[in-house]
Amino acid sequence: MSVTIREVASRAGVSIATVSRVFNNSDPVDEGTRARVKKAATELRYVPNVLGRSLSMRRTDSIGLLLPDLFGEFFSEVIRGCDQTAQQSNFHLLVSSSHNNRQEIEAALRMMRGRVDGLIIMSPHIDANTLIENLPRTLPVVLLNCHVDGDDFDSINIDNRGGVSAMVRHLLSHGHTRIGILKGTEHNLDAAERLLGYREAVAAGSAVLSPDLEVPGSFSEASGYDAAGKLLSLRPRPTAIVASNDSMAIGALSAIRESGLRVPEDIALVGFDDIPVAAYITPSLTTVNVDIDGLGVAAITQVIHAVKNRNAHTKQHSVLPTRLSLRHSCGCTNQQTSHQSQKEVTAETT
Amino acid sequence: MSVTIREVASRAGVSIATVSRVFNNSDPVDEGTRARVKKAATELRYVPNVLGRSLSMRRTDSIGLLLPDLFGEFFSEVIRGCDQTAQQSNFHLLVSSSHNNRQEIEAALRMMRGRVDGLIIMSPHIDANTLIENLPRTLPVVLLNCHVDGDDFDSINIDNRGGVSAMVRHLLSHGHTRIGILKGTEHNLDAAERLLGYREAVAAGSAVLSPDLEVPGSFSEASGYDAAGKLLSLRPRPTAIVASNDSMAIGALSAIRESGLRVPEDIALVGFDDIPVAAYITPSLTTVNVDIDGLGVAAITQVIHAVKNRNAHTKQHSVLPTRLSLRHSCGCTNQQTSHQSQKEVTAETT
DNA sequence: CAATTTGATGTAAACGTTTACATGCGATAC
DNA sequence: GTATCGCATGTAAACGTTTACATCAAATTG
Repeated sequence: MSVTIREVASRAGVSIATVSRVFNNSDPVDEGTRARVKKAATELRYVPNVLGRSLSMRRTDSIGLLLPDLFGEFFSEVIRGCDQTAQQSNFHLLVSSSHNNRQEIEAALRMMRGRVDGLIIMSPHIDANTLIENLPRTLPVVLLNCHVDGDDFDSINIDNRGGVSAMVRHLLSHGHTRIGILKGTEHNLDAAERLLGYREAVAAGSAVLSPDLEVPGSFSEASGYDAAGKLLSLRPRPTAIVASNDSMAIGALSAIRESGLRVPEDIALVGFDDIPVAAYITPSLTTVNVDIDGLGVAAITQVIHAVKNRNAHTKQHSVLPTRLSLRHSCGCTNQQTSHQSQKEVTAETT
Repeated sequence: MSVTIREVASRAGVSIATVSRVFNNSDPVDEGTRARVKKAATELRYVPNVLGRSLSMRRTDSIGLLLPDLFGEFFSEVIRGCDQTAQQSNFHLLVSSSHNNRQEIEAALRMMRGRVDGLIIMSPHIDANTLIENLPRTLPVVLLNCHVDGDDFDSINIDNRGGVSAMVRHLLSHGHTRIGILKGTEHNLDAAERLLGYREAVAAGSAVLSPDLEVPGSFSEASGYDAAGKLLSLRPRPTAIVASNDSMAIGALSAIRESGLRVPEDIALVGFDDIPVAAYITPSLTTVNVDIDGLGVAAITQVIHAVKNRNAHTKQHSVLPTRLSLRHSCGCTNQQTSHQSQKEVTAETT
């Protein structure tokens, strides 16, 4: 079927070891024979079989990336960040997605086993035990935005809490005291942490803390639309709304407009993520900026480091900072109207 | 390091062949020994090594997906469609992205070689020769939105031309005769085809066909904003704008609003793709709907079919139809205000 | 000039599976 | 009672590499 190292060897009149040496530059080879081997190889269109190679070398030069159900722009960015960084280090990326419960995750873990030298896992449905039971101890793992205790694995988390908290403080500084929140998907770690950040800042700022002001949602435009409707029917009505992500904020904006209210004059609105479209809706959306691409870069860097150290390094837990992108929807007025502006008004959230 | 089939065999007191048989249900095995093997395997936490397995069986049970630079929601959807469909057929997905020139594509092709049983390629930078030269003839390939001649490979294309053409006819039916277009990225196949569809329908409808009405862009919100600005400064001003995708339409909307004009009263605006956010901006965006998820599903289905037929089937070229999502931005008035509406007004584009 | 090093290559044993073939044995058939 | 069958299992050869070790000639060293 496919041409093997043996055929190249016999055509070049050498042993397979020599062919291997030529392709790996692993040992000195006479220039003459090297040329003969190369010639034979190109004539036969020989490409080394990666499986044989990996089996023999006990490494695959690839990194696995386990993701939950993909939606929106977020994961595109994560994948891009990972892939580009991996390529720079001569690693390949093996992505597997759509794992929305423990069983699916376990199946994915097993299938990745043997195929990759390291693993990046982004899944709310994972716990330390599942991992330890399904993976060889020597396999480097970096957890992205997972809630896993212990020091068995590296982890990187987004500063959800700090980001929302800073945003709420910003709203408080505008004079708001009755601030509602559109919550994200239930049992989702990001959603939970953002809610915590909201409560923390609301309480610290002596604003109104009430279950009525916390309405459920699911990170989609549709759920933002619905949830905002509920907040708007409260009396007294909240004067500001925090959406758990930008998509929900966009849905909320649509609902607010239909009810005849204006943003930001009648009600302030803010989001989370800072997806590209946030700057282009009217009014432009004030939101918490996350360096999504940087998340992927950091994860790959860390896992490759672990691979090179044979996973014997001390595990690290890092938190990716966020910053505020202050635009019009919160009522800030010191904004240029042009979207071309290179320097938007931002503020560190820490 | 990792526990192998040999250790399981010796612990269960059988040969490695029997262990293999138990794990593959390939031959009858006595219930007693089967139980002993299973017990030994779980005690040792044995997981078959996929590389050895693939090497021996000459198949990997995985499909490669080659993508260009990822951005926006589009690719998330493609990947999701592919992954879910692949999983249903017990295949795994190996994604590699960020290939923006011929060299990178070739490198990716080589690296996929041996790792996958079939390949889905989505890249404008590919041609039949590159493929034929870098891939074994037996490897099934499905081309997604690529412009490749010949009958060597299966292909699936989006009906860009028909979609835009239908949309322009819709605008003509609203009475518009001076319609501008915001072009997509240069040298991009989708962009070129959409432009063709525009010209075709404009010419057929005896509307104004002029280079001034075709302004360059690059599929991003920012480029839509800029390009729209140029159209708005024309005199006479176009009364309708076709954006080459939804992101550009959103950028354009922002620019139109800043110039003090209203959509759709002063100027109609339409997009392409029908990304989720299109229904939630104000006014809701009339756009060409593409079943992105279905694209992934179709691609995987086709490539798996080819794998099972050892790539000996006759190659197919199919075109994915589009339909119009008629909302407010084009001036249609027969719209419900609620986003919850299950049945939006749609029209087949063919 | 003998001893040692160096360079170029070949041999064969891994790596962890699957599977064609062989073997042995109890049961059925006649 | 022998021939035939089928089941359960073992043996060993693939699959396509890498690499430790061996070999041998030529060059260097003293």
